[in-house]
Amino acid sequence: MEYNTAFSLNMLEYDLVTVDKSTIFRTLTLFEQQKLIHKIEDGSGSTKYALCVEGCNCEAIDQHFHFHCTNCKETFCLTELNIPNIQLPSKFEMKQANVVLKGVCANCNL
Amino acid sequence: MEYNTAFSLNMLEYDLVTVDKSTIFRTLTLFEQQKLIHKIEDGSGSTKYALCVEGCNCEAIDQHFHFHCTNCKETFCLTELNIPNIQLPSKFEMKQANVVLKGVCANCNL
DNA sequence: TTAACATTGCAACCAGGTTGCACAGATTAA
DNA sequence: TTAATCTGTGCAACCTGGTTGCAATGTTAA
Ligand SMILES: [Mn+2]
Ligand SMILES: [Mn+2]
Ligand SMILES: [Zn+2]
Ligand SMILES: [Zn+2]
Repeated sequence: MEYNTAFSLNMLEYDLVTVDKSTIFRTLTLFEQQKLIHKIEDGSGSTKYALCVEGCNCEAIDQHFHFHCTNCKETFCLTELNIPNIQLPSKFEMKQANVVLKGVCANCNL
Repeated sequence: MEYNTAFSLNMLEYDLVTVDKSTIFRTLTLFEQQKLIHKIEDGSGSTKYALCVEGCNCEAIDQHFHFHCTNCKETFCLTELNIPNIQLPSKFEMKQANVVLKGVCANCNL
């Protein structure tokens, strides 16, 4: 199977029927360390993951916006939308970001 | 006591020794509904809350950035930094946001 | 004063996430 | 080839944050 949107540990557990949750968890952790996937905290209660794409640049400082649909609960990587250059307060040094916009997605909007 | 940064249920439970967790939880839920406080998902494992300030405008579409220090684990409301107007993909309609930048805060930076 | 309602604490529960451990298969060294 | 070792996996148990039912207590209004 293949996901168009971000996926959670539980979703994987459901789809990969034969594989144990702990194994999936350890694999996700590994993939994350290798920067193959990135975590998204969308506030839905469970951590989501998404494949890193060409130029995802997760290890570097720039990252993209995400969108969580409060209707269908899907979480999208808006890979086109990079977070703009922010003027942080003095001495604050940004390393990563977790940027999630929420609302209604195109599928759910009429 | 008073917090300069965002606080969690557990922090409140620790500080408000005499009050039960469930009571604090229900109060937080109530305050959130009344838009007195807002939730922040900073990815630290526990939901943080912060007081809504004059013009916080949490019910409306605009909201501010947050900063989570990966060193001291504090989460700051950057109330000055409103999220910019984003050109979302067609039909996507934004209602709220959870925007958390991560890195090292001023206190921890040298 | 009494009945109705609201607030609280306690304990139990739930879900997502995480870990220890033992076992089996694969890998490597003798 | 055989023995020793390493690796991947499942299972079960655990942890933590969050949430709820219920009974006891406190508050308000007739
Ligand atoms: Mn993403
Ligand atoms: Mn805030
Ligand atoms: Zn949707
Ligand atoms: Zn700090």
